[in-house]
Parts: sequence; C-alpha cells; structure tokens
Amino acid sequence: MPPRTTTSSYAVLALLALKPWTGYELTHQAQRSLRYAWPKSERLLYAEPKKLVELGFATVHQEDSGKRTRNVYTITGEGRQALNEWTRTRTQPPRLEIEALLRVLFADHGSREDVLGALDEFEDDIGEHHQAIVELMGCYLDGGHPFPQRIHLSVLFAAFQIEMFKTFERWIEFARDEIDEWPTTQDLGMTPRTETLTRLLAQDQSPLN
Amino acid sequence: MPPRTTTSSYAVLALLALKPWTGYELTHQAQRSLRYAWPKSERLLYAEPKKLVELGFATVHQEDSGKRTRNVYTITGEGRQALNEWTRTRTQPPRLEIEALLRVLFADHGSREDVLGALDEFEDDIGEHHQAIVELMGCYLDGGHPFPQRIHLSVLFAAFQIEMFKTFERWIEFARDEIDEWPTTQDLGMTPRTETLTRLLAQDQSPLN
DNA sequence: ACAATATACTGCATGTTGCAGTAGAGTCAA
DNA sequence: TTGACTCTACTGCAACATGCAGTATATTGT
Repeated sequence: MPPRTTTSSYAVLALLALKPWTGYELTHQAQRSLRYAWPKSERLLYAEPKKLVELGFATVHQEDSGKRTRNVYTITGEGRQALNEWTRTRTQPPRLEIEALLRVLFADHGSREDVLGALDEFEDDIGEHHQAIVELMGCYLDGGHPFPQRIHLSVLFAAFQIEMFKTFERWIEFARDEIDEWPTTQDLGMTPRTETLTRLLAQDQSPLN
Repeated sequence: MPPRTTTSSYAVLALLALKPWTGYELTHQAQRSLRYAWPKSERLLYAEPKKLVELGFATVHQEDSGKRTRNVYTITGEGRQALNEWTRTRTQPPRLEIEALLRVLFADHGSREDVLGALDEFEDDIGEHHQAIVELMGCYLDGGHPFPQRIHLSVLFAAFQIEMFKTFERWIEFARDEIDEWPTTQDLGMTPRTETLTRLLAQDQSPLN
C-alpha cells in the first residue's frame, strides 16, 4: 500500500518543483521559508521526500561528498501533475497555536509581571522573524531572489507575514498599556477602559490607534 | 509514573479553575473558546482531565442523569498551585498553520481561479468566527459574560482575535486585487506593482490601504 | 591541533488526531 | 407512537507528528 499524501507532502513537493535538493537542504529550507505558514518538524520533513519517491512523485539518487553519502531528490512529471491537482482541492482551515494568548486569557492565575513576561516572549519570538523578512525584501530589491520569476508570489506571501507581525506587535503594545493600568490581574471585571474597548469591538472597530 | 503535563493540560486546568465541568462540557467549551489560540481535538480534550486527576490537580465524581453516568471534574488546591507555577514558565513560540498561504506561495502550479478559490475558503473560515466574536462583544455589553469578574481578560483576548481577523481579511482583499492584475500565475517576476510592494515592505510599511 | 559548528541523517518514545463505534436522552413530525 | 434525527457522553485504535538522543563525517576558525 502506497503512503498517503498530506499537506506537508505537497509543501515538500512544491519545494522540489523549484530544483533538486538533498534531504538536509529540504528540511532546513522548509523550516526557514515556511515557518509561519506551515511549521513542521525536521523529523517529518526528512520522511516526506521518501514518501514522495514511493508515490512516484520524485526520484532519489545518492551523491557522495567524501566518505559520506547524501540523498538528492528530484521531482518527476507525475509529481508536477500531483501538485497541479492539489491546487484544486479544499484547503484546510487555519490553525493558530499561540500560548501567549492563553497566558493573557488566564492571567488571573499569576502576577502582572507574569503576563507581561509572556507578552515579551511573544514579541521576541515574532520580532526576530519580522526583522529578517523585512531585510529579505531589501535583498529582493537588489536582485537577491533565488528564483526571480517567482518574486510576485514570494512578495505577496511576505506581505501577509509582515502585516501579521505588525498587527501582533501593535496588539502586544496595546495589551501592555492595558495591563499597566491594572492594579492586579484578578477580579477587575468591566472597568471603564474595558467597557470602551468592548464597545469598539462590538462595532468591529479597531482599538489599536 | 505520573503523566507529564503539556500546555493543553494547563489550558484544561484553567477552565476547571472557573467551575467544575463534565468531560463533555470541557471538551466542547475548550474547542469553542480556544479555537483560535489553542486548537485541540475532542479526543485529546477528553483525555486531559483524566491526567489531571492522576496528577492530583483535579478530582472526579460520577453524576448520573437517568441510566447514564457522566464524569464531573473539580480542580484541587494543588491544581490551582500548579496553574500559578505555569504562569512563570517559558511560553512556547507561536505556531501558525495556514494552508491558504502555501497555495499563494505555490500558486504557479495552478490557475488564477485555484488561488482565488483558496483565498475564498480562507475568508470563509475566518469570517464566520470573526462575526461570532464581534457579536459576543455585544452580549458582554448586555451583561452576558458567564464570569463577569474576568471580562477584562476575555475582552483583551477577543481584541487580539478581532484585530487578527481584520488583518487577514484586509490582506485577502489586497491579494485578490493583486491576482486580478496577473495575466497568469507563472513567471511574472518583478512586475512594477510587485516592485512597489517590495519597496514598501522593505521599509516595513503597510501596503494595505 | 583542537574545538566548535555544520552537514546528514535514523530510531524510538511520547504526544495528538481522526474516525469508528457504543449507547442513552430529548425533540419533532407523520 | 413510532421512527428519524440530533444531542449528550464518552472509549478504542490506527495512523500521524514531534522531540530528543544518538551516530558519524566535514568544515571553519584560533
């Protein structure tokens, strides 16, 4: 029985469509470029190209640099066909795991410092990547894109990430300002500030300046 | 050997801190309220309170409505203590799975209609919840919060989600307008529009209206 | 010459999901 | 009142995915 394809299989297959990669390159490239759209473990990403070979969507050949061998994967015609069919299937709904948000929702079990710390960690986690992707756009302007004919796609993808990071950062700032006004984390209930905020949100308006 | 706690354990424990729940209520409440911050399967959420009992963080007692029994879980003092310690631990980095973004990044394997379809699906998936949470804010204003002393937390949490949904929706609109200008999905490279966009992003400015 | 880091993976225990299955309780309509 | 359907209330199991440790070679800097 052939292995089943998952969205991760197609993510890897789409990378293979760009050029042949070794297993090592593939896992690291996938983790770098897809971290904020399709984050997958190194372990899984090593297993995916093997499944693609079993399915006939790719071929492997061993290359040896010195004493060590490495597997180089190449997409097949059937692989390109499968990718094309994938584009017509139903997309999975988005899935967002943000533990920092849990810390805010359940902030009343710790101190103000604890929530603020969680917000700092959240900010650090995204800030690093935010900066990296903005710099990447600078490189693209200088002709630094590895697949120039695909810039229109990369940039639209990057636009999403940058907008998302900016929104997250603006909310973090807002949340910090809000928490700074709290005397404690517990039992505040409907304060005047919270009421104003709730009223804005109920009208689907943005509270972030 | 006692079971290990995960972030999901603390998510369930935090719900138990509000009031006792049955396993059924707990799974469904967690799925409703944490869908966009900590999405977990029904199956896992049924297993978590059992682990909490083993750890001494909760107790069970059987209640029977007719011929059937159901498990009611209650938090213990140790459970509250554990929750308090959790607030001081390192948060996990955010993890965002958005298949629609993969469809955009790899849009050159399908038609313009295929990507646009993926964007529509993305919009539908978030639009539904966006509307629901805005309406929920209206209920809160009318005194409809189940734990009034916690409104300050719920509303800050909701503010994140609403801002995020609005950002996603604005990007979807932008992406649609962009794709409408494309003659095809492939090999467009650095068009004048893309160059303008890249330049904006490289300066960390927003391209959305 | 040595240490540190990068390359290039595999095995295994544990964590998580999806799906099917079981079964009683409430609700509405023919 | 009987049947269909949905809601409540879970459990078992196979398959999928992650984290971590382990193995071993290659390269780079001091």
